[in-house]
Amino acid sequence: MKQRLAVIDFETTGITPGPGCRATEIGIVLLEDGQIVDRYQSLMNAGVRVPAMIEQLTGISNAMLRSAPPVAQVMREAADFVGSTPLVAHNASFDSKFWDYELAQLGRSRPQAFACTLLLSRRLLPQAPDHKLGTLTRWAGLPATGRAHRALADAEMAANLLLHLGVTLRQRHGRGAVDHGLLCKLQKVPAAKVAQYLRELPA
DNA sequence: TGCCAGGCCCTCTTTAGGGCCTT
Repeated sequence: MKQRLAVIDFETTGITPGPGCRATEIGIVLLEDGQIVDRYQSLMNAGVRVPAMIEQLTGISNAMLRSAPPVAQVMREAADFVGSTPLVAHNASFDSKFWDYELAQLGRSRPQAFACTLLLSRRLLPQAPDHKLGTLTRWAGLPATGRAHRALADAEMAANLLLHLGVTLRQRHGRGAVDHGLLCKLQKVPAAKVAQYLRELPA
């Protein structure tokens, strides 16, 4: 059976989802057995203004969103694209809040768990200078994927980081990497106890 | 008007505080 994972990234108008703070763009990368096999990306218009600071950060302007498809249409397509495929994001506590909020506007809910490349990289790459997605990408020598802080480029960066974490797991601990269940368990293990946890995993 | 997150992790900790990370 093929191991599929959906790596997602949102651009938004702020930090906490709500009536005045919505998603503006989503990028999704589908991985199958360690290869990118499909992508989804769209801007979305939720009828909220993009603050100047966010426009500067992402390059996503109010003018771009005026001509973007409605948020409900985009989120329906995104949710259908992902289906029940296990999810991954960098700092998943952020993207999962927006994923859940936007799905709730459609009367839908999320059936699957999120794995988090931020939590995993803190455990498996503690020697990195920091654990920002861009820093980890440069530090690990991973490919440039486009403009940072655009959804598909960031989702591809996170996907490449996930694959790198898999290589790290195999090299250092003799464990296969992209088993979503293992990743979800590993990201909850206290950082100081990760080595012990991996040693004690059944072969 | 003024306010503005929250989970994780470390340590000069646990009766707490502050930095990290996402936009």
